[in-house]
Amino acid sequence: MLFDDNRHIRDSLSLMLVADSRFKLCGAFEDASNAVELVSVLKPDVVLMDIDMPAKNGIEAVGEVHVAFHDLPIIMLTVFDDSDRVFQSLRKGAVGYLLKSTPPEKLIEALMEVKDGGAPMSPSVARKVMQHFQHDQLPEKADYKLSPREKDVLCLLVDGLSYKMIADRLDIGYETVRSHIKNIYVKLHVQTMTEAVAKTLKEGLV
Amino acid sequence: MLFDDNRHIRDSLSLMLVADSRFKLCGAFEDASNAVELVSVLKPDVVLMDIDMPAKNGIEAVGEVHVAFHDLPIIMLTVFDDSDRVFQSLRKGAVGYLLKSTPPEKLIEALMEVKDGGAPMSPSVARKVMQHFQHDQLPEKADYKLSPREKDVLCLLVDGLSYKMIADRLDIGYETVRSHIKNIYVKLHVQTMTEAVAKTLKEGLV
DNA sequence: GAATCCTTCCCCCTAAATGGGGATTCCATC
DNA sequence: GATGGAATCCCCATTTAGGGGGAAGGATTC
Repeated sequence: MLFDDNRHIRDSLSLMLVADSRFKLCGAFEDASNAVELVSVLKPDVVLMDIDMPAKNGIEAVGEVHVAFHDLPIIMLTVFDDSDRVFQSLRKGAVGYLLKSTPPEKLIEALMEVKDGGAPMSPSVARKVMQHFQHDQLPEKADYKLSPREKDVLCLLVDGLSYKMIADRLDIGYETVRSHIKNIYVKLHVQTMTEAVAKTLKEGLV
Repeated sequence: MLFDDNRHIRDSLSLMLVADSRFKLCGAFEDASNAVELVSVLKPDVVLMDIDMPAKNGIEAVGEVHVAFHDLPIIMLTVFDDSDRVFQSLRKGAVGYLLKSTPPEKLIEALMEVKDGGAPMSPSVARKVMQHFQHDQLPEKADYKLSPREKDVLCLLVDGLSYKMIADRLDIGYETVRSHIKNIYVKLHVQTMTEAVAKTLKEGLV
């Protein structure tokens, strides 16, 4: 099944699909307003979805169809490759993201790939997705040079334990915990437990 | 350039690459221990990296090479497609992830794709990556039904402010802040500031 | 008009955290 | 064998946080 408001594109895609015996076209629609009903009636195996359509945005449509038909693979097919639209689409449940510049044979390949549990993406989109992971965790965490013991204490602090509970857990004295925490505060440039916990979690220190 | 401890695979990949005039093989090594030096001397355009190697783990090697040569694309080539190894590799800076079951023509295609700024992935890997995005934001964050004012207070708490500072900032009384925080604690099922901050940050509440 | 929730504020009291000192032992490094 | 860091513990003091209540005005909902 196919959603695209541009008649030319709709027609050429339809042609391509009916020409290939491996596919059967359920329908090609210019409007995703009632995408969910159409899907529930026509029961497609795959959906190709444009983004910029008059009545209803393709990204929203993906969201609605995805919650209703969780296992139905939806591939975005659009001219946009900005990060916002890519990630929004994926979050809403799209399983692939192709640009309209994709050559027909690649598109066919992508449809077969989805059937086999793949997730076709145009190269530039795939690269964006990959880079997302690097920015995700790699932001080189500043090293505050905490000693091993200080890290132990900080971990338990983050878990919400009090000084006393930390002392019990680590089998050391209350005053020792205090010493460690004092040192942690100096090293992290903070003054309170909450600041220490926030800094630790935000920067992924432990 | 190619790292793989299995001689058979090294040889067959090497053969494939030297047979194709579009490629030039810098070297095929069974050990990634000194990957960084090798790269700095041989200056490859792309690296293919196995994961399970005796001396040094391929994932670590990727990390080292990536920090030293930030723009050099590295493709993992391995038998493993478990989420852990996939995501670890990507975080360390790999730009592609192929399984060894990839047919030779697909592998060639992947190498060309990387050259053009793509990010080749085997279908099952791509699907994992996509699903990560859905689990990423969709995990319906438990709604603790905090009132707007309570969210204000919680935000400032997370910023490390004390009751008194929050009162000043919101221009309300100290006891009011206390009331809000008491209510927040009940709603979040916590007893201390640190627990509240940790829960807030871990679950992305504010 | 009663019930409910949000927001605001108050009191009493205890427990916990913080800041300022200082001390000891052990261990590695120079 | 001296220096320095890590880990352990101690005492002083004040501030802050937390648990237990209660109350009043306003908005919304039923």
